[in-house]
Amino acid sequence: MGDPSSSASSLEWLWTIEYLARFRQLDPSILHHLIDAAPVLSEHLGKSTREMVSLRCLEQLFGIGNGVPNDVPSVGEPKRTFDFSGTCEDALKSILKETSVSDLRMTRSDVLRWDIHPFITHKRACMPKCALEKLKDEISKGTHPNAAALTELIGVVHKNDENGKITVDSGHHNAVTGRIDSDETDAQVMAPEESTNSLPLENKNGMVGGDSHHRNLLPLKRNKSSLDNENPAGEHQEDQGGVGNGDLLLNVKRVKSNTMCISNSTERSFILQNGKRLVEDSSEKLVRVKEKGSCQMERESQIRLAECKSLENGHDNFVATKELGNSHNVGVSADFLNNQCENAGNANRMQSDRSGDGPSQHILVDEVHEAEHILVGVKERGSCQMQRESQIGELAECRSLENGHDKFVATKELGDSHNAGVNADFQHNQSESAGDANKMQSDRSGDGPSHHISVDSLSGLHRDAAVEKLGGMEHLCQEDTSSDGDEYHLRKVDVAMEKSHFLSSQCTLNHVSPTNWTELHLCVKCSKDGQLLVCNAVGCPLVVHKECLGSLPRFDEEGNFYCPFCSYSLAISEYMEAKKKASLARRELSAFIHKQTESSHSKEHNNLNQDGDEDDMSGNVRESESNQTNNGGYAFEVNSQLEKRRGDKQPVEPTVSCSDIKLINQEEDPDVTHAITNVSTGEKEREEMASECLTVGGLERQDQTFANPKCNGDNPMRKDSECFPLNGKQAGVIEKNVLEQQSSDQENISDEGNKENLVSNYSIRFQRREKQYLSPAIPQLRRKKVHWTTEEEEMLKEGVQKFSNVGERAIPWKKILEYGSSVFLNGRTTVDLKDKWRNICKGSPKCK
DNA sequence: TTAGGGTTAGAG
DNA sequence: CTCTAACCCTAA
Repeated sequence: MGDPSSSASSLEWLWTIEYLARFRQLDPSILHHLIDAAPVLSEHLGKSTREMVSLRCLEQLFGIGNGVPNDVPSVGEPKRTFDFSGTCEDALKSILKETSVSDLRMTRSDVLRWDIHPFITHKRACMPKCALEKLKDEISKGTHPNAAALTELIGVVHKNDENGKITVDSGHHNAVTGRIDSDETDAQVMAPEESTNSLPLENKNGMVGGDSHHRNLLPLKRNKSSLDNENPAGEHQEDQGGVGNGDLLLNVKRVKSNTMCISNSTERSFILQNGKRLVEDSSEKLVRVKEKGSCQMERESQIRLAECKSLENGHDNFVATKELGNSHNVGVSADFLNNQCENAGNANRMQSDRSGDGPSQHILVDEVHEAEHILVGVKERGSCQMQRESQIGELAECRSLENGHDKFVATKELGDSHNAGVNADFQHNQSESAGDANKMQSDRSGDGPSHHISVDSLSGLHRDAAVEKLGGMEHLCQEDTSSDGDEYHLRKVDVAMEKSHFLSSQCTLNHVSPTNWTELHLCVKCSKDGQLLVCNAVGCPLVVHKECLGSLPRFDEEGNFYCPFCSYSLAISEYMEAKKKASLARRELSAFIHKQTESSHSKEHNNLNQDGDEDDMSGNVRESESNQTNNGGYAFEVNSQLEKRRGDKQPVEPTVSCSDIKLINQEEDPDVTHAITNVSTGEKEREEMASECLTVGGLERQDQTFANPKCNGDNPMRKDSECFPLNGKQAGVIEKNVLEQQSSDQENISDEGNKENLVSNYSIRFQRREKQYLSPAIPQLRRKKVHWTTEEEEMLKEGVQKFSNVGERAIPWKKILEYGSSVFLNGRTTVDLKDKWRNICKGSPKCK
């Protein structure tokens, strides 16, 4: 862009490319074509443009944009990482140098060699505003010197008062300049001069009337005949009654002479059949692709993404694509669809989207170029079953029957096509999806990049991911159960996506453009000013009231505020780092433990085997190790503690171990704690305790607790737990140890409050357990004796005098305790007072 | 919540 | 070992 050789025209190209590259939904192949078509040599692309394109290529390479994770367990050789300070271009180059990349696809093994996700996520987050966005902001604020002229050039913004839909009427219908609707505050930027280029614009909150799509939004380079031909689409659009607001509307017009165009003016339509509901839904997503070749062929593709559509059951998702025209490549929609499909698994999002202000998106592509499209229609319904209805020759029609509770997936394609492969694959995958009702992939293995569309639904390994999206961050702890670390990579990407959706939806809700928030300092939640927290993450526009956060604001050590999105993203990064360390340490620990059990404790081994517990324990150990991620790293907490203790070469009191574990656990990430405590009490709790303490016992205390006769098969306790190693007394010891330690630390100060803080929940649980099988043979632990001070005695006497009524024999010890609470040590109870008074009375018979 | 009998740790 | 203060348990 800074290239002095750039003409105004080439500048547009640069801007366009740069801007388009921001959209993950846009296939890099389109960027490639754009760059080819641009009157700018690729080496003269501006730095930011190159960077953005490189980033997009990286995302494509590693399947970030299309939601395909590196779903191979990341075991084995360590991955290559990238320095965040490096550029995407450099990273891309180094990758390309060392891998067998073909069509922006890498082999799985190649993918596994790189730990690129954090890098990509970082780069994506740090990417500065592109030139077009800056220009747009300036125009919308009127700060640009030519703002007025540009605004006029763009056209008049209409708002449909009736339904709030906004349309844009261009005064330049003959201009090739593409345009997108705009909202009242955010005039869109168009090419500053007549050009065959159109500028893609993001519509953060535009609502496009169904019909207005045709009149105003359809690419201008359409001839009338084609308009006639697209009636089906038109009707459809009219029926659908518009597009949900908050949509992202991307209009791309591509112009490229193409002699390869098939001279076929017949439009092929791909219409998803979804019954009336589809038509009525107002929160669809619409992606339209129009192509027009110089050979007069015009193609139009429409992809409707009626995401989050509420059907009869109120929880259905609908994602549909529609394509008109021949095509032989996967185009804009694949990644986009993918995102939608992923979202489709998200009931929560569905609801928000259904509300009309969700992050639905529109992509409008007017392409005068040999088109490359993918046609995928997906409708997903709650109970996740799919049926394929038919496939008709070249008109591969894949349509799911709409039965009452089925996930509905439909693709329909009309016209000659190189897309047979697409549909074939798609349908194939649909069949798979019908099998597990869970995942749908469209893999186009033919020319051009393949695209995967996956729907994470509600079963199998992907359930967690889906649940995650369902519940957002609240489900973090459940997400942690995913053993696949790559989920987190994806999650980070999703955070960015979710954030964008959030901002988009907030724009719609509040009729505010993003610039209002960031630059006028308005809260993204309530759009009001006041004392606002500004996210310190690079490039994050989020500004919010502390009160609007819904939780306590998060600051880093330097006191910088981070919005929930960035905070979450950072947390994921940290988690990944920690997880790596944990993994390494776990392996070491495992080796360590294994070695020890081989070389020693044969005696204990035998003892344990008598009870059959050893197997359980070692099983627990192993399980803890293997399932480390399944309990949010909890097992590692345990083991790490053990390792620490071993490292200290200190004899470990088993009870203390358990106690410590809990204390540690309490300091853990609340999510993890939640994961542990959020199981149903009772059985689950017992499982946990048994598991945790068996694990400890197995490692640390074989000759201690397990020698305890209480923990054998004859002990009735067994029925309550699988030879729970800690009997009541031991549980008491836990408490006692902790308390006494604390007590001595505090110079004889027994602090009930401290007790409560100190005594782990485990102890509490043990106590609760005790009651279930309390045996007189098991003496309860006693509190440490705390002698009365003279002040206490005085206060006691005073209290007794004050509160004891002559007529009543009973002395209100409770009142006295409260009365003298400032003097009585915190551990004192009414019973203590009573006993002490008794002692006092013993010494001086005059007191009754 | 209180009273009263019983138990126990620790000082002498 | 005895004594006693402090603590525990249970019934009301």
